[in-house]
Amino acid sequence: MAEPEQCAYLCVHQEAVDQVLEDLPPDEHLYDLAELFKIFGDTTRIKILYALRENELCVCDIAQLLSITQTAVSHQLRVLKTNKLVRARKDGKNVFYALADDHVHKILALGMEHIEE
Amino acid sequence: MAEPEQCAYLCVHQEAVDQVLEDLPPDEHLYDLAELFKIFGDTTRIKILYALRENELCVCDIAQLLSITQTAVSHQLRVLKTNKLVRARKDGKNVFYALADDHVHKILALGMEHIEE
DNA sequence: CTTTCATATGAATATCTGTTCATATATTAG
DNA sequence: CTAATATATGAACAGATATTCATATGAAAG
Repeated sequence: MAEPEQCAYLCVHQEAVDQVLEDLPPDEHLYDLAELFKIFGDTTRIKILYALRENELCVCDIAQLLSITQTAVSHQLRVLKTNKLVRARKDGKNVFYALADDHVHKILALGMEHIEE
Repeated sequence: MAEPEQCAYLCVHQEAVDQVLEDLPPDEHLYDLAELFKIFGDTTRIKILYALRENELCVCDIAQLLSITQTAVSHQLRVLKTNKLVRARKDGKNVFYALADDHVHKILALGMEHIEE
């Protein structure tokens, strides 16, 4: 009701729009949510996450397993770690990576469910 | 065991790698999964999906609600529809969009859960 | 049929992002 | 210390993608 009809949207169903506006999470949350899914939205990162589903693996395990360069793996692990989807454990010259928490498992599983329908 | 050590990966933990290889979904599935998350990985699309959580809305409802142009909304709805995340219902000059199925709700909710932890 | 409104589409642009290459850091062995 | 191995990082390039602008389609009203 605070919105004058000064815009070009003449067909707006105001009641429906107003109701959505009430329940819509703050922009910042929606932005963060998109950022989260963006991390899952890359084939290399998905492969890495899937590889880490059961065991922790070191960087070159992942590189060999997925037939991608160590550098590419390192870059993507950094993204995954920054976004708290994996955690790192250092052991001598090796750094072992594992999924950060159960949310990651769940999101992967739910996504796969949707794919396979 | 079929893998000779001809590559540069000297530190590989072969048992762990072999085990992961057994359980790893086919490349095509992993690719599709990444594609799915890619759709969720955009602020505009996330906002649209969230707007459609409760009610169906027509294109210009969404445009006004989110303060983005009709064209941008249309382009993104096309992406969402192509990937079966929303469905469309035509009513006269209007086209009303709604979430395609419950998977979409679930994926949004799970993602939000992770964000808010 | 012509006009108006709602939506869709195509092309162009600007931004973002993933990989590669070269190199740096760090740890262990000799 | 020096050499070798494992990982990380920075810069540059190439490919992808979201928005904008102009315009097309399609439906209802007059």
